[in-house]
Amino acid sequence: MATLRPRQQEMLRFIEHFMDERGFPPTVRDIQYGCDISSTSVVDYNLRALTRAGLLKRSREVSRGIELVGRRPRTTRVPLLGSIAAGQPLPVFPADPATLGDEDHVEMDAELAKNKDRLYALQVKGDSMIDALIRDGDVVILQAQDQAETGEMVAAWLIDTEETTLKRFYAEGPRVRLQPENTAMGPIYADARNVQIKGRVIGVLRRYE
Amino acid sequence: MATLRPRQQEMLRFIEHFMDERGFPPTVRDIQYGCDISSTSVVDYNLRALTRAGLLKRSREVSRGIELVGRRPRTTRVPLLGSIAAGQPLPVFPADPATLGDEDHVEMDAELAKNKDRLYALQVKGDSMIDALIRDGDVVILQAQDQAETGEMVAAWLIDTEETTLKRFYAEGPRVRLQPENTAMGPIYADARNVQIKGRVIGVLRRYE
DNA sequence: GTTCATATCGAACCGATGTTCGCAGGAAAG
DNA sequence: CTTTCCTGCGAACATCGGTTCGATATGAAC
Repeated sequence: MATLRPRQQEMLRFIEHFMDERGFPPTVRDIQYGCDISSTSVVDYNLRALTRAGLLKRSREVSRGIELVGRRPRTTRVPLLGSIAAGQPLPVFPADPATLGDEDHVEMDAELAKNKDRLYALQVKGDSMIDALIRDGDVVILQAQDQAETGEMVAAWLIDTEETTLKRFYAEGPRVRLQPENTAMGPIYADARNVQIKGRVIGVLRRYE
Repeated sequence: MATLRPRQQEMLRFIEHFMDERGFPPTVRDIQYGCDISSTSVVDYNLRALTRAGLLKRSREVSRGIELVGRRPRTTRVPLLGSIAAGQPLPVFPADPATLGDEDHVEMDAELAKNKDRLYALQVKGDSMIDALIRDGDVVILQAQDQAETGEMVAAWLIDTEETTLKRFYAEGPRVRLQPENTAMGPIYADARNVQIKGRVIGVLRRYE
């Protein structure tokens, strides 16, 4: 395979960036303006070259008919808002991400964050979810949402005791069961009106030293 | 929030399916034909409703300017080709996925499989990767590839001893280091020509009883 | 009955967009 | 030198595709 031309590399980077930002592929003219190319035919020419190189697939005669193949997963930044554990208060939610420094973010797989919004991260204190392979010190990635389905792992706010806890969520009629993943611990039962779902766990990060 | 109309649910399912298949969002007319709707204005009408409901974002005046938000992760089927461990043979690769029954597949997050091809799964024997949270009995998802970057977790085939092993890959000049994630075990050193990469680990599954 | 909101339909408008064609400069091969 | 291939350029074409508008139907509220 011939080596990739600089212009083709630039186009590839532009397409990746565009899809991250917008969620759908760019048009030929998007690429043209984004890469300072003087003609759409040049874009088409190099798009063909990239297709031959196997770096993307095209659906001809179709607007935005570009699909990237074999992408390495990239990462995205998620604000780290605090920590969470059974029996300990969670900082006011949502904390303002704008006030956070660089150190208060975590990197995560961009594929997981794709098409998701309002993500945040919390550091886990305690081993109540050890059997779900979530340990003390791990960072969980959550999607902010106020509803949950049965069996999902969620951050739940207990209104009366002002506690936040990381558990699996089970709706059981008028009450909810918050189930730890630790055989040494029993579930928490609470009135449904006393439980506010703060987010659903969509990922876990652990850093090795 | 008002409950979703059947037509809107159908449109949502169509959009999801379309994006899985094609890698980019459908046009208004794609949705029209795909859902047997008589007019594009009806599609537009219901698309606005779905936008109000927060289920998708639209870039107005832009073809295919549809982005799904908050999608529940769906799953995809990956063939389970066998097992892998240090010191034990791997079945001939690739086994023919067509000959496998339903029991020989695993379900995995479709987001992880996005834009990836030639995925397969192997069941792990032994605890050589215990510190990477991969235990005996776990299933690892691999992307078939014959090259790896330093630090990636790979399935490596040692040609002379006819063994396959799951390790982290480190290129060290003329030789390669295959590093287990278990403090009780030491690395394997091998001549680079004697090592053939079979795939890169992109996911791990564990089933709880 | 009237009124209003919801949902659908058909048609048209017009900008967006993929494709194609002729042409040109430059490098490599003859 | 000429020829050939690669790459870039500009313009034009035909269709694609998002949007809008007026009309219709249904049902709930009054």
